[in-house]
Amino acid sequence: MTDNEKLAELLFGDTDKTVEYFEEKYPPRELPEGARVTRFAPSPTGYLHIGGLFGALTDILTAKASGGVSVLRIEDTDKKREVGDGLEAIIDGFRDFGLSFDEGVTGIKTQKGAYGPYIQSERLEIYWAVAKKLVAEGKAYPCFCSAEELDGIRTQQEKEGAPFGGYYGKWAKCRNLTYAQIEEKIKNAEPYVLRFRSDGDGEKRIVFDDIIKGKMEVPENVIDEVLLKSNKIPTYHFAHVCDDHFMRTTHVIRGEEWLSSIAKHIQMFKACGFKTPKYAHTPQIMKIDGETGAKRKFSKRKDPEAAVSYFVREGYPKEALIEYLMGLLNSNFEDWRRANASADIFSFPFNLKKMSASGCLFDLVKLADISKNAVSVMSAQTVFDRVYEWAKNYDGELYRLFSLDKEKAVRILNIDRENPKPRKDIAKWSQVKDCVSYFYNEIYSENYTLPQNITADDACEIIRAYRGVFDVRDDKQVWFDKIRSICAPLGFTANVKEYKKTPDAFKGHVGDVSTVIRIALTGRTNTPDLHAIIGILGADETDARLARAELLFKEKN
RNA sequence: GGCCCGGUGGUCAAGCGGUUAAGACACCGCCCUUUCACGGCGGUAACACGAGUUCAAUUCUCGUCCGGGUCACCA
Repeated sequence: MTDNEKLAELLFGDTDKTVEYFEEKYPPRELPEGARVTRFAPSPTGYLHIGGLFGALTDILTAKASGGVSVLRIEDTDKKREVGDGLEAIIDGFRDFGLSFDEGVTGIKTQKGAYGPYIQSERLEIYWAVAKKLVAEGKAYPCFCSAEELDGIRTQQEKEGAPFGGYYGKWAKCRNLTYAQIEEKIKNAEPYVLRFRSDGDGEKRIVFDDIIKGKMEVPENVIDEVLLKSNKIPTYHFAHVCDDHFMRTTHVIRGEEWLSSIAKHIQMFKACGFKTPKYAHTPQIMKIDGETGAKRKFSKRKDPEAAVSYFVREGYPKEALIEYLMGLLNSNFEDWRRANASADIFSFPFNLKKMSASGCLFDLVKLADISKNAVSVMSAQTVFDRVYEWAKNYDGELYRLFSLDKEKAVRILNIDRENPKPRKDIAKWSQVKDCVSYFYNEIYSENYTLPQNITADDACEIIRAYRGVFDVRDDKQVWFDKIRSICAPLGFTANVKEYKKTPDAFKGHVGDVSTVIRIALTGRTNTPDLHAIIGILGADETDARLARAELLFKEKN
């Protein structure tokens, strides 16, 4: 038995399972040629981030497009940063946006798949088996340096102007401890971490291909990275290598903040005797800082819209956010969508290589546009159902109003909706209350502000004339003919073209007359079809509002 | 600071040696229209800068500048 083997026994005497055991337990997957196995691996440190949704979508799309498998794994190796309901936030986030993985964590307490468990804290025996092997082969060693000592090394390195900081070379004090020395410290129960014994050469460079960034070249890693912390829980680096090997991940898709540790990871895969997966480092989604105007990455603290729950709360239809993200992922998605209006997004031929290498700004205006289009093709009943469900959680008043008369709500939402070219005025559910407010006296706020070109006197006369002819039973044609009929006597024209030809000859045209009636009835200049509105308001309410408007316009005079 | 990534209109982006440098959103204008919308058409606006390589550079190389990331017993 070599010293290294003895050391492995000393450190991992009670881990009986071997790497071979796990190789057998998690055999290579039997998948068709070209199938990709991807994984999304968040840590439960709070809420699901917009970048997380972006990454998860990439994973799922990549797997689906290749007939592969997507996995949801939870990286909970840092108990300090962990938040109580962190896992819930992740699960809820994916549920809210209709995303699901083929394998892995499926709920707070549920998992599925043959390569589990999918929560790192439940995979300890795997990491230990690999660690034990590494120690036996002399590729890992215990380090007893305290946090203070490590700090000291760091300041010393700065003072000496070392090319880079870290645990390596002459600073790696524990690297060459003898078995006897180690045994002594272990006997004294001195705390230690397990370090990787790097064989990297800082002068040499390692070349590799990133699917998104392309060919890259970085210096080899020389640092003896921590594999297991003093509590025997693995660091991200080590867990990544073990998990993605035994889960048989073929494509590691992750944020570009990982690019800087890529040399380390490739090196570890080799040392463990595992095949290195393909890597794709995705660009980051950023935003413009409202105060400084600077481009920067989303901040959990400063940007509420960094959390996907923000979009749920605002009532953006889930498909709108997904569609927006799809466009960011592959810019040809928009063309594809135009050609395949109702196709499932997962039938989109997603291509990792088409992803942009540079970061992008999140554009709420564009999202709103996509959202309006999505809502415009929904049926009134669907819109109602979605708004109602949303209001139940986020707008008690609207929920109550809708509950009073659901049919009325659907009728309201249906105005102008069945046209071949429906109006596009709703981007998110939180706007609906304002859109329908004038149908409900409890929340209707009157506003009799007239456009510049119409005097209160004219407005008063228009309303008086209109009241004279108004009949709620009129069909749309008759209704509009009546509006036209009151134009001329008041100095307006029913013919828009005529007005444009000789604007000085009239006070305005039928559009202006309609605007006054619209203001009288709804308090705004922009609403869906007025005739339909009157139909829902009913004769009594319409007449009451007209009477009140006439009075107020008269007072204004 | 070292290392790494990136830099095409306001935003997202095609193009990757020779193009009138696509498209989408936003903005502006016009048209359509029986109101409001929808829609249609058109417009403003870009290859960060400087050297090189080349007959030719937005595309290749180098430098500069700018933006981002990373240098933990965090992921």
